[in-house]
Amino acid sequence: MAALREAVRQADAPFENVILKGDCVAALERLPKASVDLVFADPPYNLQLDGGLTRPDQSVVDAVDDDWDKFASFADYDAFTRAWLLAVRRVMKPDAGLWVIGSYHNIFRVGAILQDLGFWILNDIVWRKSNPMPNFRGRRFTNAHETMIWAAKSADARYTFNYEAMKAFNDDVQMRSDWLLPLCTGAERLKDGAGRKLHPTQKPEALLARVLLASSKPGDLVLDPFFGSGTTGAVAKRLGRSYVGVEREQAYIDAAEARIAAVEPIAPAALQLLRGKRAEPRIPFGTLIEAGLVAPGAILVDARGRHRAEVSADGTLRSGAHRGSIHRVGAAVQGFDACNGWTFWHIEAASGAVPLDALRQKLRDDMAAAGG
Amino acid sequence: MAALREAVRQADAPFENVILKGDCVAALERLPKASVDLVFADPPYNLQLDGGLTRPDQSVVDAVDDDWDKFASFADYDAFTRAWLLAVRRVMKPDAGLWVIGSYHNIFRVGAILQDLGFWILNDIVWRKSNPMPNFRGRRFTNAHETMIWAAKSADARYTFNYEAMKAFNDDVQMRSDWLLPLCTGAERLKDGAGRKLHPTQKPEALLARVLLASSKPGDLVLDPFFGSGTTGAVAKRLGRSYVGVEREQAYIDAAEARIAAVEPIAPAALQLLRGKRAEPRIPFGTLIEAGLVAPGAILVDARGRHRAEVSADGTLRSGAHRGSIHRVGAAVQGFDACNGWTFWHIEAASGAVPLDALRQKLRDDMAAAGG
DNA sequence: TAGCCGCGTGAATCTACGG
DNA sequence: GCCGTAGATTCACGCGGCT
Repeated sequence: MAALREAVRQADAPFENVILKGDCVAALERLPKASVDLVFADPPYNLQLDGGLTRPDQSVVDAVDDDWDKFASFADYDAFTRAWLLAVRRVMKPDAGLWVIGSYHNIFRVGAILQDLGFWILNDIVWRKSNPMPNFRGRRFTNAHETMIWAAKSADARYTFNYEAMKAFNDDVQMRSDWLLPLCTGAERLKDGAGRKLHPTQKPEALLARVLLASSKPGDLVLDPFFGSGTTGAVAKRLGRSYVGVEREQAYIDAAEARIAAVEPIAPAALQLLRGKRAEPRIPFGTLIEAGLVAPGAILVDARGRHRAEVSADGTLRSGAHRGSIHRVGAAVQGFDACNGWTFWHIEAASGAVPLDALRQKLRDDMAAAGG
Repeated sequence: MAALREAVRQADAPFENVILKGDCVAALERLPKASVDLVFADPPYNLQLDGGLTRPDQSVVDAVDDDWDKFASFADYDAFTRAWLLAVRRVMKPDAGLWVIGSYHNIFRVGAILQDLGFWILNDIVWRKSNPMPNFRGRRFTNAHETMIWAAKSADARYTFNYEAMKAFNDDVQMRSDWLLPLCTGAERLKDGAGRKLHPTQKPEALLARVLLASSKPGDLVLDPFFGSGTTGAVAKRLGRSYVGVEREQAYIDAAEARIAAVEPIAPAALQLLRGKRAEPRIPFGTLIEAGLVAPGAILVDARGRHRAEVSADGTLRSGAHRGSIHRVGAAVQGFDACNGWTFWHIEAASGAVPLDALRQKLRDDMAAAGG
């Protein structure tokens, strides 16, 4: 019965649940026009890395140095982007949706070209990484997110968005444009024969799951023109969607096929049970200054009034020759190695000295009440 | 009186703490080349609102369903963006930084043009709004963030980044690329005579404060080419920075001037930057020998006692066949390319093994106490 | 067993200065 | 402007080994 159904589907739509080998643009010419319901694309980021990078302990960072991420110029990258977006556009149904993920190296170029080609941006979604790689040289902010653009084929498309499902998924408040998810690590990360990561940029299944649950229906055909290790296919199968992948390297195709074959689709009813977890917001000391609860120049004291420190505008404290965070200065004035500045330092208020921790709790309550 | 004050200010530093009235590009021609340290720009992104398209000059685009007109409109916006970015680029010092804030309507075009003009993106920063406006029609994700691009004028620029201050601000972990901050509401939001909000997109002062604290020094000149209600000027004055604004509408200029006049600057002592080791005066290892803190012939060991080296009178170390600076020999004995000899090597003292870095710090403290 | 600790690692445009 | 060298720099989490 299942075999019969499959045979009918194949005759009807011969490109479901297959991986096409080859260059993205050429391979997409084999697909019929207006045949896919959703596209998820993870194109090369054009990182433009120059030289190696080591951690402070001198270990080497395993960076993306593959040939597929090398472009001679922005113009070359733009031409590449325009070509694959046009090829993808041809096979999209009129109401199909498109997702593209990238970083600041490439996402602005992708977004501008998308708009130039007539795609209609619906949201930009920020994937906030709960465990990003730190900045090892201390010369920039920690690059802790990637950006996804969600677009329809045109401004008047009747795209799919499962609003109610997303709201239920998110504890009955609207799903926001910033998603907190961990990197793909541990057992989920595919390894090669030597135990090294198979693919340098494997995306977490939770990310794809949220994309497919939000913007596709069961039975939809999902295209991934940069299939890689097959995360899109694995999640599509698990969630009762079909997939078409395009990939150039046979090693990735082999790994993806084995991976997808091992996936057990979940019962449709179980889709309802997925829930996102919400982390308690961490509030740094600087936020108290930004919120106006502590003024630059304010004097902090410890509970017994033995130590004093002055608050600087940048969120550091000064006490005599000591300078640094509330924790560092708290430790220094006591001659300790460590100190919890939140409970050690107090600020004068009408009701007496209040620990910083109490102000932080107040801010946390306010933010929770505001839905943050 | 105001005119006199203005004249004096002009003589002293002709373009500090003023608002230039007029079109952004034309007004910037009045500023000298390479004169500003930092730029914060909140350009208009009046595209695609309510299905209608308007050009940057507010003229209405006809026939919004027409693909050609969409192209024309994007092209107009791109030309506008290129023009003001070029004008800004001219007045930036070689090591100046640039911030641009926008949403998915415009930020991709701005980012791509930035790169085309030779700016070097350092981070894209996501402002996560703790209290965003909900999505009323339930057809998209709640648009809960805006994007800021932080860029240097060129790839080899030595831009300002107060890494240590940001880290202390954030409870001693690196500041990430996603910032959670509330919208500008309540008393901070400027109102017009009728109690309506004065400016449609007034940014919160906390956002500007973090930008200026991260990427400028006290006394720096900050340019805002789309001054609006003057948030950049107000925060700059409060944080001991100078500002130049450009604004077309007199109503905004009047409101901004009154607003900035009421700002009380923070005491300079509370503005001192937290200096990291990088900013400390350099002390060669030989100085420790000259000061008698390390004797020629002394034996150095690493923290775990695995490696030993002998100090020569000329400030080099010897360990087996290895000979050279504390850094070279530290790297060689470990088989690494690099090593920080100050933290790697220890010397025996009554209280146990002390890193060379502690001796160096003692020397620095002594020199500071001596007024050196 | 449970818990502690060390180790490995992730899409990264990652130094500054003097000669 | 090139080149050589001093010397500054990391967070979250999973896993395996040891107590």
